[in-house]
Amino acid sequence: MARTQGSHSDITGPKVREAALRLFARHGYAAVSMRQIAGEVGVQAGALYNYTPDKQSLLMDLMKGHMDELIAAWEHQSSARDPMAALEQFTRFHIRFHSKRPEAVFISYMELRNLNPENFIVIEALRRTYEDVLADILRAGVNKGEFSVPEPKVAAMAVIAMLTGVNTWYRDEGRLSLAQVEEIYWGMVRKTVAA
Amino acid sequence: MARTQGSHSDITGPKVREAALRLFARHGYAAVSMRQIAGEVGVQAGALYNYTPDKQSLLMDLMKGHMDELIAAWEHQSSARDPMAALEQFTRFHIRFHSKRPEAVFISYMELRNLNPENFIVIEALRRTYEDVLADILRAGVNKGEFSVPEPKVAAMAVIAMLTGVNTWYRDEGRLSLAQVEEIYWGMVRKTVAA
DNA sequence: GATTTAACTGAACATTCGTTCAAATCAATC
DNA sequence: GATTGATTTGAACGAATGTTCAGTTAAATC
Repeated sequence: MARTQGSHSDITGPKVREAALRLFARHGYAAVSMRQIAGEVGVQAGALYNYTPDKQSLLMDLMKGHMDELIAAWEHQSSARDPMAALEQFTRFHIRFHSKRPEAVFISYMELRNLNPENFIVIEALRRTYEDVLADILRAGVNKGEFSVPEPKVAAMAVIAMLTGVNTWYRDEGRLSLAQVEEIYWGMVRKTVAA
Repeated sequence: MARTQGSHSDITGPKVREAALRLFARHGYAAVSMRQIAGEVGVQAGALYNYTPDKQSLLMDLMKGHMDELIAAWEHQSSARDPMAALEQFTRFHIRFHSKRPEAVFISYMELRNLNPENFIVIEALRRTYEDVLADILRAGVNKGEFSVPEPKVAAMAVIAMLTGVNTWYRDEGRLSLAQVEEIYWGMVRKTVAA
């Protein structure tokens, strides 16, 4: 049994996913060929099939990996506190997490329609789980009289859309720092749901 | 010169654009073949080239058509009034206009990366024009002391993202009517920029 | 009813696609 | 240094891609 540690697959495997992430984000899943991915990795197309059973699984792994990371990261840093503090934490977390992985975010929003039906169901469920995190925060705030939102789930969708929108224009080299962006958005979110 | 009026092209031309709109929205530009479009129209693939010079132009026509319509529709119904009334008008207009053409909206947001460079520039300019409509309303409101937003352009992006997000979940058959959705979002937008 | 020409067919074009697989390669173990 | 097995190559597969075009069809004009 040769090469069980530090083998090439430890290098090539991640490189395949990174190349797929970059190319899918830039050109779209359907527009990227396995040969393009292989080219970025520095390997022939056939070698990719040591790391993924097919192209669809490659997409699914990227999307599921992103959603799992998102939910795990939130659960890890989320500390139970009052609704206002939880909302601020969620707002800042969402902006920071999403701005750090624009490619994965892009793919996860754009390539849903290229998932086969069973994969689609899985990703949709994860997305709903994340949306419900915010909806629950809003409901708690309404119960406490701190927030005023007629439809918590709708408000959650609105806030998430607003926050995710940062990715469409924010650039690290831009005029505003991420910390400034966080402040601006937290100000808007707070007012949006204010009682 | 036979068949200059009421010819088949008056029927087939629109059918081609409708089929392309539906299929591009459902499966994505890159995933849709000219033969699929032709199949929906009830014609062979070659016949499509009587109505578009190539696939790229078909996409560009749909996107430019949508953006032109959007801007023209706003300019047509926009009546110069105070910032608060203008913001309410913009909010309701955006939700109504976008909810009526979900496929064109979807394509215009998702297929930007499939435009060739010169087409991309055109669409981006139109999008900026529309964003600036809202940014100008916000600036006017700030000057009048009615709104409080530290960064009008950022706030405009946030509000547009929030409003466009309606399309991701709103369904005509759903629990909430479009009029109710309008009310909920106007309430949130008003608070978001409130002084 | 002959003529005209817009509209469309159907086949072909050179490429490219995702995927498979026998053979070659190469690094770690014995 | 021979052996082993993970890793990769390179060619091949059938199917599908966007686009072209000579030829056919059919509707409006004369």
